[in-house]
Amino acid sequence: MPEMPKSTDAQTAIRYDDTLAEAIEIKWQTYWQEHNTNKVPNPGEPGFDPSKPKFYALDMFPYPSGSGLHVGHPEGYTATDIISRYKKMKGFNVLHPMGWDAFGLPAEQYAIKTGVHPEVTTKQSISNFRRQLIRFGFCYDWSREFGTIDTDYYKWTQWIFLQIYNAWFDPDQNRARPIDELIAEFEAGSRKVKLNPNAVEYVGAGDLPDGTDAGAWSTLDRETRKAIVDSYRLAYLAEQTVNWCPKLGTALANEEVIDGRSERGSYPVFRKPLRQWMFRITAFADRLLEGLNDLDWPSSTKTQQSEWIGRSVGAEIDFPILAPSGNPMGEALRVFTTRPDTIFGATYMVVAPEHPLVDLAEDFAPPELDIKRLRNYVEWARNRTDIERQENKEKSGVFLGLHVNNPATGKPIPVYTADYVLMGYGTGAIMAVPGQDQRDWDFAKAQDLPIVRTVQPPEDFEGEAYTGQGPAINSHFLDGLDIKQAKATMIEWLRAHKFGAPKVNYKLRDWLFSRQRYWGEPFPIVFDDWGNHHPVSEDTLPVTLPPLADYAPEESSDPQPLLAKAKDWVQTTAGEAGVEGFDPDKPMRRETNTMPGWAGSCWYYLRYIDPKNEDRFISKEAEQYWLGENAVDLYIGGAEHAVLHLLYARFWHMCLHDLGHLTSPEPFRKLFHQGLITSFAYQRGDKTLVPVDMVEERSEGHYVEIETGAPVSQITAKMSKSLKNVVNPDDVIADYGADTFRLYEMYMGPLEASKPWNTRDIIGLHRLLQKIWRLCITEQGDFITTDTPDETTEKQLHRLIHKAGEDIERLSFNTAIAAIFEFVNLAKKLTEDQADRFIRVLAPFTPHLAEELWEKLGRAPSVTTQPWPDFDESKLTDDEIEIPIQVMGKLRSTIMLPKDSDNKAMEEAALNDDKIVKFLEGKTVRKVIVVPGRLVNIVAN
RNA sequence: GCCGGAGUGGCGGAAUUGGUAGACGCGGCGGAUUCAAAAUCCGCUGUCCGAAAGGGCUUGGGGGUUCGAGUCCCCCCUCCGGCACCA
Repeated sequence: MPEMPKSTDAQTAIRYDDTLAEAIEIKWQTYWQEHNTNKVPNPGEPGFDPSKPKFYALDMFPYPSGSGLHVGHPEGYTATDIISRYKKMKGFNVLHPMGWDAFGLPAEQYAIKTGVHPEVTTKQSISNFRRQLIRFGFCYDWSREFGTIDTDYYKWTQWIFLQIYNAWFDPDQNRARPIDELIAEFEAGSRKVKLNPNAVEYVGAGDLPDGTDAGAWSTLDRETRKAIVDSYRLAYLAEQTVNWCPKLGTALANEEVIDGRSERGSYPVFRKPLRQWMFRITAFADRLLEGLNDLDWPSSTKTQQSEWIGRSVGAEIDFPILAPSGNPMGEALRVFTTRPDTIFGATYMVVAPEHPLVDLAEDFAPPELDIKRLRNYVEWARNRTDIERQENKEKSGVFLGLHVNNPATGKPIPVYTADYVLMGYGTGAIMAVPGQDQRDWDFAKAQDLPIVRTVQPPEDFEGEAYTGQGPAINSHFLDGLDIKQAKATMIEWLRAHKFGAPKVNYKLRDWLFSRQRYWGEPFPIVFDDWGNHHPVSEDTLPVTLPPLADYAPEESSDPQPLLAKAKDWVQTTAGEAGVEGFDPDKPMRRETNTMPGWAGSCWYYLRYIDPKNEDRFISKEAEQYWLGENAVDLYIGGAEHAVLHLLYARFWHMCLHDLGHLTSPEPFRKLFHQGLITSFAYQRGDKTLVPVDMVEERSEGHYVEIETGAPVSQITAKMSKSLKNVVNPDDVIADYGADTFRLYEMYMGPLEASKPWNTRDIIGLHRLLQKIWRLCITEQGDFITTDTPDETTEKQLHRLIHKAGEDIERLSFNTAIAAIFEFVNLAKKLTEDQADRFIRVLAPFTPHLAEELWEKLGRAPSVTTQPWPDFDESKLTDDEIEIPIQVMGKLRSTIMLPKDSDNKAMEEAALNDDKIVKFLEGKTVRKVIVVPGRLVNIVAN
């Protein structure tokens, strides 16, 4: 880092350098804090102006890690800061808050190693993060700050859990409703009393609930009623095969498992049955999918969410199971297919190794079946980890010894089990159509099973399974129909013959919400002696997290949640927990699982609106003003949350909306992802990487490894300790100041693009601030203005005001800053009035420097409360403009013309231009194209 | 494998609707200033041919549409991101 000259050097000249920048920045940060400049009142509070429209600009709040801010954090934060300051100047009441996503594994893992309570390390990290964010000059309303670990915050997280627990999804109204309304309908007899037919926790348990009428409510005992009601709750407890991560000591949601490994830490994940809290998010699959249409979100994020939800339309079809005698047994094997039109080509069936039919098959096995081989296969397949499945997709499987009847052909076909069929999707069974499905083709080849094509491939088709369009063949009454017609016809036939019905399936699974960790929100749930769960009453919230003596998980194949160690805390009574219908002294046990980190981040954007409210999660009045129809107007954060946080938060929001707590149907109106900040790295010829301090630049663009002198190539890579290319924001601020840092990150390139950090480039932005300083301030430190306005400067200022405003609106900060450069390069001296407007343009970008100049100009602080300057449309263009003249699309000359010249004048001027006359010698002009105000193109040969 | 996004000087990038490609910044070269240096200011800086005037080429590669293509269409290559036995 080159040493910057200090303003305290021999000369007393006051120049903009790191020392002055720091002095100015600390001065104004202190001023803002002391004068509550960034505090935004709520409706009804003093100073609130209800006539102004609102703008809610939200950052993804950080997880406060021990290592402090990364340079990636201030990228998005600076963007929202500029927008927030600009919108405020444009007359909006701007809500721009910040807080802490503070529950989570790293603090707990640190606690296991060191014995320091996670709360201690987390609060230290929060202090450090807060210090850093304040040092950047971000205009957060710090009076709204909170952390997800605060008891008066997670009290309401628990309250929301109870709201969802006490709700059910009504498919007729396509919305969540209070569970009391369901019970009332049962009591009144207006709704059939039966288990929830969509309760996935009962599917596959061999007890398909649909249609099973339980009889009148009044005739049912307490246990049956509870079982029925619980099957509808949007939060439910179920024994499920979950993603168990032994290394993290907890179960994980599907969304947290990537390629069979944990999203955090990348540890192997195994499948294990556990009794866990689940959210019935699948009930909202269609709402979550359709809601995306109206949102101003990046299309890639919408695509990711909709692919995660994975809606597919098809049919469920029953294949009657045949007894060894060949006669139907009365039971059917139900499959889901998106291609009912291909059923005539279904030459065999496959069920997942976990499918109940596998156990049944052993009972009915014909003597010739090798039971041992079947058992071995099922055992092997069931224990295969997801990682192993990823690595080896060879088609293997065994015959179950059973046959079913293909209802379309009327012929028996064999049933296999194979691990390429997943128990977790559809019914865990498929009809295999090798002619139209490559996986089935591969399996059929491996097992020597017949293949029948039911769609005519084109003549030149050389592949195996054919999945394209074409007329149906070998399919009796479907022959000749295209796929769409054939599907519709087949579904009608199946329906008429009671073999099947249309069905929509989703890849989305219910959301596993229990974690066996310590550092998370406790559930507001207790259990009685019989293991029934009961919600604690609202007035006993929060259920506070007890201290623990040690945090190490106990090694066990039957994992116990860590909170079970807090024995005194676990033991409570019905009276203490507020559970009705029991003797107050009746002992109850608290739920010892905790909520995942997502719980706190699911609704933090709501709490900012009314963070100190002790009576409600947020007040109705604040909700209606700050959220209204659009909720968050702009949400900026990383793309890594495309299907985790952003899906979960939408789900909670929809529940709260349906239950009447929120007006807006969706939480985040506009979403924007800032790009990753990468770093340069150097690569040898063999593609190995060299740490940056081992490389030097010999000449422009040519780099060598210092030790060997071997050339290396510059590439971009993620910042990492091993490459020694991690940048600490504190260091950059110390060297240049926060205003320079802010400008640099915004000038690097488009906000959404991934782009490399290049320390060498920062100086350019620092020089810009020095130029601005010199433009306005003398070496004695006084503001210098001129009384004679320069017309070119005036015009350029109008263009700057116009372009900067427009570019901020479309989040194109790099071009807005380029416009500031152009203005400063052109302006020699400003009048007081020009300086006034120019400083206001600077204010969102470099708030500290703008405040200082504003004060030196003799204006009363703060410039942040000033309106954005106006511009004059007529000053945006010159009277005379340069018009390019092309011949055959190639530039041959340019001419100056009055800006409103008509086509004829332009054509004439072009054809009379000396260069053009010369160029056209010996050629015939065929046509002249004139674009008014843009160019002239002459077609000639 | 499938689905997105991208590829522009030595580097980061600009070109908002098909209309002067390379704005702006970094770096580089030259000059002014200085005892000297830093800082600052001025000029030049895609590439090839040419002494110059001027001209050719140029937005990953190839083809096309158009008076005109970085931008639209088709094929291919490379990189990044996501999904991945979902029937």
